[in-house]
Amino acid sequence: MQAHYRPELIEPEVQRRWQERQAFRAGEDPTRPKYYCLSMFPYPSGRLHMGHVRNYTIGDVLARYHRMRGYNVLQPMGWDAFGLPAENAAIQNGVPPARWTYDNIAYMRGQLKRLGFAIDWSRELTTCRPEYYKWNQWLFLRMLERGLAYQKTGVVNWDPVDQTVLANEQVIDGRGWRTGAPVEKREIPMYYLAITRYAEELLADLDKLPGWPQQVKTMQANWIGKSHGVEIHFPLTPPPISGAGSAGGWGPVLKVFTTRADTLFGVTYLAVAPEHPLAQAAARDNPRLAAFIEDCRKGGVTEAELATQEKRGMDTGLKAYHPFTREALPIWVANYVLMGYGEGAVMAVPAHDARDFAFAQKYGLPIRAVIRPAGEQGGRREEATDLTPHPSALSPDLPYTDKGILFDSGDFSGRSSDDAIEAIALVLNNLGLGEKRVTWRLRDWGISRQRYWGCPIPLIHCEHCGTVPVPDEQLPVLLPEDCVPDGSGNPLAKREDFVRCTCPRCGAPARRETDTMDTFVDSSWYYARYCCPDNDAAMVDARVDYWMPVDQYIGGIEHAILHLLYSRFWSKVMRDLGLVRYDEPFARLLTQGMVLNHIYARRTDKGGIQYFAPDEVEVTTDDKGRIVAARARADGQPVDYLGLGTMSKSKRNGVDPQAIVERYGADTARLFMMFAAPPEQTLEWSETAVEGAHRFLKRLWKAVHEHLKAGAVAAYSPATGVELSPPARELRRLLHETLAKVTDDIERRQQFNTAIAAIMELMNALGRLEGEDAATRSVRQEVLEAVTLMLAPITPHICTVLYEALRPGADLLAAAWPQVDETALKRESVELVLQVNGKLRGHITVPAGADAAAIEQAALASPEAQRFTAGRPVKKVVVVPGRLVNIVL
RNA sequence: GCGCGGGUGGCGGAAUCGGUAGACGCACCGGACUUAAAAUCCGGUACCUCCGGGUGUACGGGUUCGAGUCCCGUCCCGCGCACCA
Repeated sequence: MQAHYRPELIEPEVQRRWQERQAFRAGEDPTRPKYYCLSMFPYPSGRLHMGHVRNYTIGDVLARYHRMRGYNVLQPMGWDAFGLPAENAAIQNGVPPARWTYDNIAYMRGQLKRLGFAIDWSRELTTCRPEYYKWNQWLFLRMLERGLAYQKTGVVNWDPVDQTVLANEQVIDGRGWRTGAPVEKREIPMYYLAITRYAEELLADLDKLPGWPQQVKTMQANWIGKSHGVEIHFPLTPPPISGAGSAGGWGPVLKVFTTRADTLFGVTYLAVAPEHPLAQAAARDNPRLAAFIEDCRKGGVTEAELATQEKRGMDTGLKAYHPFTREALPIWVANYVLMGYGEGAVMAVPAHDARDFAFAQKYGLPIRAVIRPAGEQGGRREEATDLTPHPSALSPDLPYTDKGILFDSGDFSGRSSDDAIEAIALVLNNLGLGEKRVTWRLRDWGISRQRYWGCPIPLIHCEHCGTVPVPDEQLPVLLPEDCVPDGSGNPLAKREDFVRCTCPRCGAPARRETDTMDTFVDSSWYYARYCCPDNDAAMVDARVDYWMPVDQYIGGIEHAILHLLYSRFWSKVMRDLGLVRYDEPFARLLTQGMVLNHIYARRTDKGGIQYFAPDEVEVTTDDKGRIVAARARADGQPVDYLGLGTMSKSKRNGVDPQAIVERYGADTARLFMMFAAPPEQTLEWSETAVEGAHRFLKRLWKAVHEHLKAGAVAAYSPATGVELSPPARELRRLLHETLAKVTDDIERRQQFNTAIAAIMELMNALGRLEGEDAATRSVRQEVLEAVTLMLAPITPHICTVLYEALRPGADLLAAAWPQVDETALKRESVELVLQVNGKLRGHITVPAGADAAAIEQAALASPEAQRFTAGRPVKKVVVVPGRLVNIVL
């Protein structure tokens, strides 16, 4: 073996051998347990970024580990190849999106191979290829047949200058990114998938996912947003004096949904969304109102933008009548009411809702408190008849948004909020003015995009027959690959050769739908297609039953809601069509944190902001190493340090993995990624820490080399009965403790940083072991073999070479994960922490099997206990076996 | 604004079920080797201290024999918010 670690020599050689053997090609083998390890496929943006390296290294460690544990492992890779960046690149440099995308894929595939991931490349798939997207279209048609896909209007960002729909990302401070024109909302026809029909199951089945982070399940549950409430009808005409109590005969009503029907007597106005039919009607003969509603169209459509904009409203002049008190209530138009949720109208209770409160204050609307905290004045039962408003329910404590006890609420006063909600719903129901209802926050999935670089929606518009689905035998509807978008309109609509077609139903000339599908469609089922990428006759086949569900899915936390929810939905649709058998596609999920780096920028003369890459600036640090100043290398002028942020092109703080691999090798890049932080946390880039990882590999190499210089030796085996020196026995114990910890860290905890730290500690201990006798050398061999095997999933190249050096003729790819020798773990005595009143005062050593009484005895007898108790009486002694003793005075 | 996370030495992080705070690594300091430097190896490194000890896990409170960990409140940072992927 070479004396020096030369990754640039060994890594390509090891990779060449893997390729030659097709070592990672996976076949269906029913005799072995399968392990489908999937990392989220990349968007082919041009180059790999550090987030990819992190993602795929985590996946590779788990894949290689499970291979060593005897699993039949599948780790595939592909390309999420449709999307906006390809069109942006086309606008910028005139290259067709297809060409740009395929070139990027070729380059990035090379980068992935250079990192040494154990990927089955024979299953590679690319979503912009017709053989893939054909099945998007096919499944869309199945959904259409079942009413799961349908058309309705939706609101989009409209750039009035470019006459183009803008993605949310393309709206910056309410203006179009290219034109700078104020963006408007516009309603256009779109296709939707009825994900809300699966809302109940998508929510309930979260409980079937014990392998998912609780955080992600909570986010999804909140996103689906099941809420139990009451739909209340406010009559729009004055109710008849007599006949109250009889259902019906109320005339037109304004429907609202509320989860807080208990606050009904606190309603002082009603508010409807600007798009609400009532608002539209009222605006017809009210120019000021029409202007206000028109004004609400300004700005983008994102929820964040709507929620943070100033709350504004205007009285429509219309009235609705309180179902119980018959009081006339003004109806306002308010920009904070969303048309898409509930009924697009709310009953406003300023005293008990923060948004209504702010709105009422702004416009001088009345505020009427009707709920007081239950706990106050004891909250005893007799309080229930006390109808006087509690002082705390008045001004300074408003709005009071928690539940409590009702007052000033007619027959319902004195009831608790929950009781009152039930009772009010019942009475409303009897009056025919409302009922209990379940509402969801989840909306149907709008998949139409007015863009070129996506999967065509397989529909044809015919003058005579209307919208007609493309027949299955005509699929796929091919996307022309030679378009060059220019930033205005939808390029597909300008392609007569694409648009012109004949109606499949009547044969008359017709026009193709030019909208393409949301790219989330592509990524909603690619995991299933990896199982059978070569099947041109069916979307999926029996091989899916073998591999699915994915045993381990790994990807960025930023996908916690949308991508994962859409994939779950798509799976359930495929299941209900009889295509697959699983309910949930991903059994275990690991959401990795983002990769951060320092951000430097400078204000430009024009008021813009200019970013500097970290290697373009020179930093000054204070004596504690903190960055206090920075200047650009180019001009020597100061730049601002903006702290840490996720690596991104726009902030120019990305680090190219290519440079790191070239400089230190793939193993160093992989080791750093796994060591720098636990996978779920953000990771801060640090070049010096990369060097530290590299140093460790050099030390490991040297340790094996030094050990082997004295000749080959078999690893220690307890079966030989050879007596070991106490230090050698200690090291063996540490080895097997480390093995147990590393196994647990990788498999259960998925905390690779602590696994690596434990291995480093073991190597440090190995360095301290002296002695060249055969027994000691055999322990050293055992440790080095085990370390090589434990690191093999993380740094496979160096470990391949070291393992073969340690065991000539052996094959690391066929090696099993090492076993813990339980006999090596035995201890005769244990050290316990001694506390007095919870403070650390010393340590005591007791026999390994000592019981609590014996430990207490030993603790009280120790000199530290004598000293710190100083004869004071001992109140109690807490003994935690194996850990500590606490003497309480 | 709403939902979900996070905040521990100079820095990244460790402490897995409420039980020794700071493992491991980086940086820094000192030493060895060297003509010298790099590389490498060894040692030290939370803060204060009257050297007994005391303080310390964003901030303010609470529960407990014992809190980085649990509870309440506040501040800051990150992710998501449905057309970025």
